[in-house]
Amino acid sequence: MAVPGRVCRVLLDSPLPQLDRLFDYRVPERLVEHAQPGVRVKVPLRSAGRVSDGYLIEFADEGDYPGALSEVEEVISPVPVLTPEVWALARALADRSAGGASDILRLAIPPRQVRVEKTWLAKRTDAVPFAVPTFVPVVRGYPAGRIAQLSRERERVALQAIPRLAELPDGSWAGHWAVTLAAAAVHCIAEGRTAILAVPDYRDQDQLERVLAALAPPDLVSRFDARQSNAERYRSFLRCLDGPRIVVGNRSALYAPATDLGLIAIWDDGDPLYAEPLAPYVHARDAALVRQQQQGSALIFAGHTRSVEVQRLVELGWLGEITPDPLVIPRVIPTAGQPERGPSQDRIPSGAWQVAREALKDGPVLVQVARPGYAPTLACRTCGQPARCNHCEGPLNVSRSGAVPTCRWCGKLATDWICDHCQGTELKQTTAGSVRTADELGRAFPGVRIIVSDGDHPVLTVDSAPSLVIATRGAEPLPGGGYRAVLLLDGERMLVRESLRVADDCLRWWSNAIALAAPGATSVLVGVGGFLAQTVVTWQYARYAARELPDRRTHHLPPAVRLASVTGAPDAVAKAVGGIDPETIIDVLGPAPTSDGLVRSIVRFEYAHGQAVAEALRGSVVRHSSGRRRPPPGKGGYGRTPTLKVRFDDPEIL
DNA sequence: AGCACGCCGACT
DNA sequence: GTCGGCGTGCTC
Repeated sequence: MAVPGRVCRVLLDSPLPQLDRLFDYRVPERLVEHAQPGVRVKVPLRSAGRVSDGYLIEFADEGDYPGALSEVEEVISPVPVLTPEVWALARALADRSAGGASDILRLAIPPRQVRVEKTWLAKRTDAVPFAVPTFVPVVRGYPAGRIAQLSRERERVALQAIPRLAELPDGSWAGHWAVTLAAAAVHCIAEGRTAILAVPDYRDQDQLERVLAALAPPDLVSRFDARQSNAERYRSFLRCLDGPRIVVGNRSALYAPATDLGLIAIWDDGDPLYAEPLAPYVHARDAALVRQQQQGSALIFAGHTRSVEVQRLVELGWLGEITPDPLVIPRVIPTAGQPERGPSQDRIPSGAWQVAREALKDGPVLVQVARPGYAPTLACRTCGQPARCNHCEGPLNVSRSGAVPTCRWCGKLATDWICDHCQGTELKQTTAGSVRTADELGRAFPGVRIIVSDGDHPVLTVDSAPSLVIATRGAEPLPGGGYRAVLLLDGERMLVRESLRVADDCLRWWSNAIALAAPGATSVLVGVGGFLAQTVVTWQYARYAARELPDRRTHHLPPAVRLASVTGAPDAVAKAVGGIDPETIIDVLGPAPTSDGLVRSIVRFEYAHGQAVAEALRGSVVRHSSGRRRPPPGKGGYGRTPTLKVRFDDPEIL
């Protein structure tokens, strides 16, 4: 006789592919009170004494499993940390990427903090309903009511941000995009639903949080970011279980246990920080798309540029478009082909000098450079070959004027350097970094305040007084009132990187810097011409993406097609690739050897066959994982047989 | 991952 | 006859 509620299914918290399914357990009488779907449990596995953590997923009818059931050993905590929505999301994302659901849950559910949980449980008994914001902001610059209706109408849109800064009530400044997204979130929460706002890094997060501080009560906002301690993280997480909130965070915010999700917004989805580095490597954009589909929320991809991925969704009709009305087009002058003769001979054209000199009378001027340091790259003076460390072959660089060249990998000083190619002993500096640019500009503009900001030493804000701000791309300080001019110096050098995405990345770096300019200010894009320069000047990034997409389609490149890379021992990779129905794939690239003695094949396939490819590869991973054994001891080689790794849609692969 | 089951060589 | 090698498979 089935006793309802006495048998439950549990997902084990294990990275082993063969354990990625539900196991049935009996719930003993003593645990009935706290056993409910979503709680963490301890369950025995195979032999008494061995226990595994897991999540109670659901109650089940007895008899689904023919063998004898073990009993749940312990309910770790009565808090149902795995909500049904997040479970559905984890399962779908894992299946889609040939990974395990528990790997996704490790991203979605922070480690338990007993004290935090106790405090939360105690407060919860006398919880007061959230105060819904009474002031609902109006965002100007878009068609009337357009931003307000997004969450109400459950719209899915690609939203073009307004390239301006906005002054906040506390006197600080933020990108207009942050005002737009915060307003959409406030409308959503005013309707009683949760909004998730995702940003790439803490600098964008700070802007969004400052805007929200002006628009919504502070206890309505939950943060998720990489700087949080485990305790803070768990506190934010638990508060999401209380009721509708505005969740602001990095890519992990997409997994927040949102109560009644009404909106997902992603700012600047082309930023590489949205690519999850942990298996199964689910991109935040994909997590957002799957979650939106499951929960029927509104969905916003906002940016100055438009990623080719989003363009694809627009052309499919999956996303609508919202553009500013009236259009705001910053003033940008490209200088490719202009005679370059300024005080710094080859880098800064005279026109740019004049723009900077003029603008410095009014306020801060931004100079964007590609690399930090003084001379980020060095070469042999005799033969011109790039200089490599004599110890480890790492690249050499000079961090400050007059400093001894050092290796970026091993840190050794290159005092008695000898060229590998021609035995030359003299180095020359081939490029200028932010510090050298600052030195040069400091000499050219004596008496002007110089500020250097890069990834290692970021400066977050600058005031509106005149100053020259030299920043590496992505590390530009937020200027009060906006930069009076923006010089984008190293466009040419940024574009030489060997990647399918260079142009997309450059457009993002440039447009995000230009968007920091004051109204009417001039930006100078140095050394870039052609369609890219035209794209920036006309501010028509959707047109760029629309032209890029068919190109990718003809060459079978993402995002027109999907990719799966399979890495492992040659025979295992061959078997896994051979296990995919050839009808479902376009072609296979490789196998090519990787740096660690394994091989990698890349499978290309259409979106429609994603499920078939993922299922086939998942099968191979499971079989490989349960069948592999240690090689004969004593004989060196690897400590163990290499695992078979599958990664879908790696943005850096081509 | 662990751990048990299972089928072939040296031992009391 | 059996003790134990580690190849193979399973974990509710």
